[in-house]
Amino acid sequence: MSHVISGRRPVSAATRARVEEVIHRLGYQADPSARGLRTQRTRTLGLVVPDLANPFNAELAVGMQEITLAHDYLTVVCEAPLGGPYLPAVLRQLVARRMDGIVLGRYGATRRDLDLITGSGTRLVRLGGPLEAGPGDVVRAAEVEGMRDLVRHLVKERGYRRIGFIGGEEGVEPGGERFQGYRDALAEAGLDIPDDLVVWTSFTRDGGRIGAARLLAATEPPDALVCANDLIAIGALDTLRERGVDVPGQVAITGYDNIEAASLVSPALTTVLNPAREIGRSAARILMQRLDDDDHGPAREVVLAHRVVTRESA
Amino acid sequence: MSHVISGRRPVSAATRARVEEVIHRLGYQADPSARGLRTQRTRTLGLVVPDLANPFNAELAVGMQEITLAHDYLTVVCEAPLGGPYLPAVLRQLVARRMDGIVLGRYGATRRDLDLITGSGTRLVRLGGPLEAGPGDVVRAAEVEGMRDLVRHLVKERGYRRIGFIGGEEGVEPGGERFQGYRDALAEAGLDIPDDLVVWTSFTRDGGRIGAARLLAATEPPDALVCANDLIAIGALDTLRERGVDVPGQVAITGYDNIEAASLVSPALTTVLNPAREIGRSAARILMQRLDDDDHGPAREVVLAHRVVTRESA
DNA sequence: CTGAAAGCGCTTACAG
DNA sequence: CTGAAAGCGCTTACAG
Repeated sequence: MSHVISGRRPVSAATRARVEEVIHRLGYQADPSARGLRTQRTRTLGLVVPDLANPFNAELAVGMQEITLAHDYLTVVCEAPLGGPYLPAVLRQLVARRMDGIVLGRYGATRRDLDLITGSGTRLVRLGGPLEAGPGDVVRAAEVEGMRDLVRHLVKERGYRRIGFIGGEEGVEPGGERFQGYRDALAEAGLDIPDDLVVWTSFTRDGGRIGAARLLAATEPPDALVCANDLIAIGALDTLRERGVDVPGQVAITGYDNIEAASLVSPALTTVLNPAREIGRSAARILMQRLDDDDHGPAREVVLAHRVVTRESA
Repeated sequence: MSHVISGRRPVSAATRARVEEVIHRLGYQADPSARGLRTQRTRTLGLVVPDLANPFNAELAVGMQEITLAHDYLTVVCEAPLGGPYLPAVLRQLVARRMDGIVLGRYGATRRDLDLITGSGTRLVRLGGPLEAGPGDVVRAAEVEGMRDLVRHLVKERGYRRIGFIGGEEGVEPGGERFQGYRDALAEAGLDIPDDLVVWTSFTRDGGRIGAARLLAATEPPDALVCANDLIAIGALDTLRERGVDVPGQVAITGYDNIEAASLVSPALTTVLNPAREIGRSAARILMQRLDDDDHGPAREVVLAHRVVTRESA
């Protein structure tokens, strides 16, 4: 029977059909523990994200499941909140569970955390950061290019000239890459990047509220506010609404990520779609290819395209 | 060594300490496949939800993980969208994977689906529906009481009198339970439930838009709109904003669930907190207790308290 | 080409 | 009380 399943030995078509009929009728499925013990493979991938309630991360999980289920692999999703001792503990759990591969969400993981994974033979895909910063493959979106295209749109299609930037925590990615894209687009258009129109706060709604208040106080106020993510943009909208500033009439606002809330607020946010589901799919595909082919070749980096989503706010 | 771990045989304190030191130093963890093969247990629970991007479902997953990780169990989250052949396929996967228990989200699962799970010996917790509707235990929030308290608040604290109701798809739970709570509260206050102020649409933002438009057309329009969930309420807000109706000045609006977006819209929604994380925790606790004690006692139902969240919209 | 046996790493029933 | 052995259900290397 196992030969019919594995296809390792020639079996006549008639026999194959008969065996398959019986397998189907009895609902037979090989016991995964027995199979795992023999093959030293669990056919299971782990995904670790800082916050599952963040729709971006939920979409990563859905994308991975889509691919893994079709290949008879399972995906296990774990949440390990930022700031705290959670990440090493969760990684140890997944390694102890003999995951075949782990996809590590956007984290400031230490080299030690990463080595814990790969040292045990578990395959790794990181969702961000430079390839050379650690072991494993990398899948990420084109953050620099995404922001560059968004700001280009503001300049060329909409004619904005004094464009401010509200960042998250300074130095936390992908904030830096997004700032880079903003700078590139302005430089390209020959526009100034006035120091008093750049502010770093946090990747939250409150950060956006504070940041917008600060930029509106500039001697020559901005006509557009580019925010490092959608939550910041939603907070900036709060501040402008409070002060009776018309969006986009007086000041335009843009976000980044295209989370669900981006279309729920009013005016709906112009933003950049971050292809979370596709990132999850790609990461799963890489891991399964590496596992199925026993591929230990050089690390790979997959960069996924973005897409500017135009709505009412800019 | 296994005796130290299992605690099944007396081992001297000194030996225990020495063994534990070595275990820790080598980072030894029993191979889960070997253990599973021997014990016929995978120490893994499955959670099946219709939509992982829905924060309610994401919170269920986080709550389960919280409990299971602490007990050396793992939780596997699977998405099986409503409407389509996904649910039976996903359940078959989880049963084939020998999950010890499955938590089934709010679904219209057929009796056949449920029997597929319990027939294989897998333990089941359903997140809704009457206990007698199928095998397994049930964990759910107090939906009737939640809506009753919310509407009581509208009547007693806020003085609204003509209170309309926008439901989701008629006959789909938990819509019926929420409608029941609305009726109870009105009856209690001696208020009419005018037929022309009750409308059934769908559990979406669009449903809310359409429902609100219909209720505003009533000969004697409502002074408050009670919506069956937050998305419907957000849609209703859209319609009122479009028509220049002041919320809550002219018409109050309430939601249900307290999803993240409820606090992001403007005015922020008064709603009822649906304790998703606690529901996930309870479901995991029940399953692990049933498994650890080999408990085949009568089915249990756990009902969790709700909480009214007062914001700007009512 | 194909049948029978070994062995993956545990847990636990059994013998001493 | 404790050591040694059986056996969980697979896959695959080996013998015939």
